[in-house]
Amino acid sequence: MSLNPDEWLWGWDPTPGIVSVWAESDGRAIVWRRIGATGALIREDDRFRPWLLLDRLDDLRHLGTELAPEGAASRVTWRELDGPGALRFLVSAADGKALAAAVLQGASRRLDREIRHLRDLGDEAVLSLAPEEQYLVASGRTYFRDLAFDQLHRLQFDLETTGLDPERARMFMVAVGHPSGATEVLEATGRGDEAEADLIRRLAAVVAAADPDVIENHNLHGFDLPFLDRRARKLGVRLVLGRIPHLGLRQRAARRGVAGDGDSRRRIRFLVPGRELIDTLDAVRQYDFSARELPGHGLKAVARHLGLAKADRELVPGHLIYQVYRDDPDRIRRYATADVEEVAGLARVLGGAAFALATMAPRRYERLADAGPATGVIDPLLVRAYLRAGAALPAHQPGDGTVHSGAALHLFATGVAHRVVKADVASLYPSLMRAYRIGPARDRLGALLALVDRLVERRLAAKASARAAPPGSAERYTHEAMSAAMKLVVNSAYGYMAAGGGLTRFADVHAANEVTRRGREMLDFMCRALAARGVTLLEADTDGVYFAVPDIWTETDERRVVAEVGALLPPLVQLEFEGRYAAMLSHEPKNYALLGIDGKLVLRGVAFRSSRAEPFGEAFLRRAIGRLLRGDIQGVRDAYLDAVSMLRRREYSTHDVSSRVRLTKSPAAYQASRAIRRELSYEALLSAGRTRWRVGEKVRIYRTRTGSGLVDEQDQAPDRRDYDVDHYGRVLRANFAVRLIRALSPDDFGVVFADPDQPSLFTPAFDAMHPVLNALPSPGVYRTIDHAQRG
DNA sequence: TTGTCGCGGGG
DNA sequence: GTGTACGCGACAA
Repeated sequence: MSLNPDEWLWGWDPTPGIVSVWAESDGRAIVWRRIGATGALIREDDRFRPWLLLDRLDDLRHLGTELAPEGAASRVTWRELDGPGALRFLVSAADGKALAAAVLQGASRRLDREIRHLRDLGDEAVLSLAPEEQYLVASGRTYFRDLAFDQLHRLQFDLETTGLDPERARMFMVAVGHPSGATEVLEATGRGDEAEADLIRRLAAVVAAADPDVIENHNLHGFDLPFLDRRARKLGVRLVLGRIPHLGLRQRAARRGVAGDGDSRRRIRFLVPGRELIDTLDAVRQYDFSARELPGHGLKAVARHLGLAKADRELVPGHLIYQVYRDDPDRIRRYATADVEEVAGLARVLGGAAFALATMAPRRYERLADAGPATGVIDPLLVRAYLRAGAALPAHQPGDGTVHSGAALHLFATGVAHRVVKADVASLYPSLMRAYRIGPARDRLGALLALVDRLVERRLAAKASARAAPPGSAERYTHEAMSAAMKLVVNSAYGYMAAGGGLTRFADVHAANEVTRRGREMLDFMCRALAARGVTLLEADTDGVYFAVPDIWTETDERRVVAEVGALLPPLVQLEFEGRYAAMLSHEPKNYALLGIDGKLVLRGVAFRSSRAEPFGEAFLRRAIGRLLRGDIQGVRDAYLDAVSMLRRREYSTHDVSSRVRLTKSPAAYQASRAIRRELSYEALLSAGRTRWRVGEKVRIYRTRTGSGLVDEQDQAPDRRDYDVDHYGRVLRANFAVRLIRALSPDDFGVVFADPDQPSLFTPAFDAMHPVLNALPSPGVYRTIDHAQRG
């Protein structure tokens, strides 16, 4: 019995160095521990008493004298927990399967229908965790105590295959990154079944010999493991990647998994006993969720972006890999080796947060790496806290129909503003929860707020420790990762309450609405307080405001105003000076361009960035907006005239005018619909002589006078430049120049983007033109975005 | 135009 | 035995 929030956050058992746990429902648990000092691995066989939470004991009464209160030597024992929660009977037995069977037998009798699985009793009647989680919750143990990330033994492997579909394609190469950092390449020695089977056996042998705690790759769960599993089964090879020799790949249900065989609606991921299977794609997604800076989530793009890619990194388009291998195998060996090296780096740079989470939450490391923070981290923490406190848990409860209201979004002005400042509240929602003590109504222990309080405080400490450690040191890295993990959990506390459809145990739409209501109130207050100090409000969204300041202000004045307004906010709510910009083009809500003091131009929102946009148009837009924000209207006109002229003289390459499209129809499907409606993309393929393509493939197409053409990025086909100049002239004006319409008066806009061939009666005085800023009438500026509840 | 749905990745 | 959100593109109405 403990009401100590530190135990809620970290568990209580001090056992160090746990790197993997495998538990069975018969009460056996195997724990692998890494001794930090020596690097030695220890396997310990432990026992635990499998347990369940029930809303009633009725279903076990049929056991008679075999059911008794805790402390008795009965086969099944129970204890009633305190408080009003529905899940109040903690029952346990030496064997979990027998316990579940006894409950099912009783429930079937009571309900007069056959209950086959505990889940059929519903969330409101039973809580049953995976055996490992039962073990961790009951023991108070967690992974990785007193262990640093770099003390883990991590191995990476990456398959090279002849295609993506394991029904037809084969593996011909596996690159392996060893825990030592060394790499090796395994290759099939021929093209047949036996060569591929041998390759799989050699991979398993390499893994067994290296005996890593963790296996990593990019899209490991989405590609490599399912592919390996399918090939091994097709070839009749027993695939053992775990630490228990007779146990092969197992499966677990996972929303973000691949379709399992049999029921294709079932999504699964693979797991193996004794090792944690980590997919760096999960870490990338989690990272980009808050950072929102990655160009894509593919390995190569992310590695380059994070500075992990070597300058001479070998690159080969996916569909050419096997083809290139046959001509130049060394090139593919270098390519695959670079893949595992980058994965190892990526896992280290981005995987630290999940590693840190595993020192807190009672779940396996690999589960914490792919779980969402609300149901995946906070819920297990709360379950452990309640059981530790001896308190009954509330059951999941469907919402009462109350709609969840969202954040505020105000657009105050459109057009061009100079001397722009962005101020925002750090971690607005958790701050409001703490400041106004807003937590789930049914959380009678106040555990969620206690966890948020602890996490915020510990995070400040972790940030300070990180700053104190030498840059680049393992110690600094550990503290930074801990800080990132804590931020993740803190920021999802609000989402946990707002989750609809009975998704989370303590979901509370009223509490969530109170948080957003306070947030809107806070944003309104900040805007008014700033406006009262003489700034021009531009846009405010959720937790931050862009505003322009008078020309005579210095940065000190800007910071002073932000500090003044910040001082008016409640304690724990901190307004931060986030940045200052030379100018801003405000186009629509969430669509704007910022010119940094350093001259860097940032475009945000759908109006300014689209993957379909033709490169020539994007280039024009960047140049024109750069000129515009510097007040150079002549420069905007020049950008337009240059673009028109380059089009007419066909100085843009075919690639410059092409746009990227995704093919959604197979060749057969298009042939079937072609008579009814012709589509540009497929016509481009056909006219280029391509009759075969794959659904989902992305190609670049462009318009010609008579039809369309294909830009083949791989083959470097001749740059034909036979594009339709008039069409792209219209595109330039209608799709790109129009993004500047808010920046100029209608007359000026007409003049700046006038057709160069239409002579005007007078010489336009571009020097006399100025960008405009239009304040929006106040009733129209206010919008509340409703995040509709999903059920 | 507006609403809905599905994707993001891997060879 | 699971569960992000968001921005974007494709498609249907």
